Amino acid sequence: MSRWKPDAQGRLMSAAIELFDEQGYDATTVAEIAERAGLTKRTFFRYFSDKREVLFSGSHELQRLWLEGVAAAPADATPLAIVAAGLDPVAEMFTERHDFARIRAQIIEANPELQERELIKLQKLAGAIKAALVERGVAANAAILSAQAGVTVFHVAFAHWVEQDDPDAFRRLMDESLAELRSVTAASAA
Amino acid sequence: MSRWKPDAQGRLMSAAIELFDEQGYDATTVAEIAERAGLTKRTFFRYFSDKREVLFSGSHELQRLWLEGVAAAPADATPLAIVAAGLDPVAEMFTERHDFARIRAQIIEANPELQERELIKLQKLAGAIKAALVERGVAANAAILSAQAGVTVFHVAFAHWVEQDDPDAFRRLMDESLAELRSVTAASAA
DNA sequence: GGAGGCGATGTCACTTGGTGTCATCAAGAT
DNA sequence: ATCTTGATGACACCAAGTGACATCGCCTCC
Repeated sequence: MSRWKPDAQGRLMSAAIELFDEQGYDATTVAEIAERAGLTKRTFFRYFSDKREVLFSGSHELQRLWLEGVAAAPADATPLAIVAAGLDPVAEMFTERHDFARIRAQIIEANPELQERELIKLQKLAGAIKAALVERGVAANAAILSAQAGVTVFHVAFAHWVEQDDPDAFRRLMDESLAELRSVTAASAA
Repeated sequence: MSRWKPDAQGRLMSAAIELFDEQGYDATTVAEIAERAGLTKRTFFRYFSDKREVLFSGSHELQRLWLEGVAAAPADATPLAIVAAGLDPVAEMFTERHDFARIRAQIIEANPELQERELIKLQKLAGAIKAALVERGVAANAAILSAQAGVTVFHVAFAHWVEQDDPDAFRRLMDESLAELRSVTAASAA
């Protein structure tokens, strides 16, 4: 038998979510999280660069999925359509985790520090999508704005999705937000 | 004569910018900033809720100006045009502070914590603009997306503006970003 | 003009996030 | 059997941030 119980990182993540849910983010110390996971504070910081990060390890997966969708977009699609192609795999992944996403969103909503972290993750995501667009030959400025627009659409739809009960609504909500963005930016009167 | 030197907050802000510029954000302690301003750490935290905030007290002014522009927009303008009306007073204000903006931007660019703070300030700004739109009768969803789009345009243009030498270019750069966004979201092929 | 309240600042002790460094010890390699 | 490796613990330490109380010019009121 191994010297330590397996999946230290997973245990830390579970313990953290539980404690944040039970008593709030601020009222929970890293030492408490580590203790519940059967580890020490020092080990927590070996897995997560700071206390916030324990809630955001999934963002890498989100980025991976989105870029996968982007890569699968047809060669002749417009920049925004390429970005929007990333929404398919993303919607699929989240649909299966509605309950978890809601708890997590509730914790984040109650704490500005965590919102900051979420925003910079989205910013990094937009940067990665932009890079993928540039790689496909899209001009830098169009790439930034398309990527940002896509991420904003995702973020708005996500907020709606966690506020209602149907896990399957995510894809539709994203389409609605995208349509709304298109409608709103359609030039008519300046 | 008064018991204390005047403008404690201003002295703290100046000292902070100087020290961040000289030796970096991380390498500067709050105690150092306070000492250079002739105050104590405790007083620093009476003026600023945390170390980052000393760089962001101007964001309230930005929001005020933007909302002023929004209020001045014609009643029949489209949502995005209303948001874009905020760019006028904002461009005017920044144009006179190009040097300061560059130094500050350089400090922020070198530090993820500060980028997080900047992003949440922009998010709050978007929220305020959204509220102003809703006040004018714009539907909630259109309001969120217009406000977010406008703030993104500002952010992208700002990044370009601080990277080049002409202080007067800000208004033009914002118009270009806005045009690019419109072009990119114009539906053609889906 | 003296008494007292007010407000900005200082002092000090304390908690917690985060880090550097070295020790520990099972598992696998040689 | 010994060596090496890698995950963890132990411990000391620094800096951000906070609560509680002290200080003392200035202003007001009688």
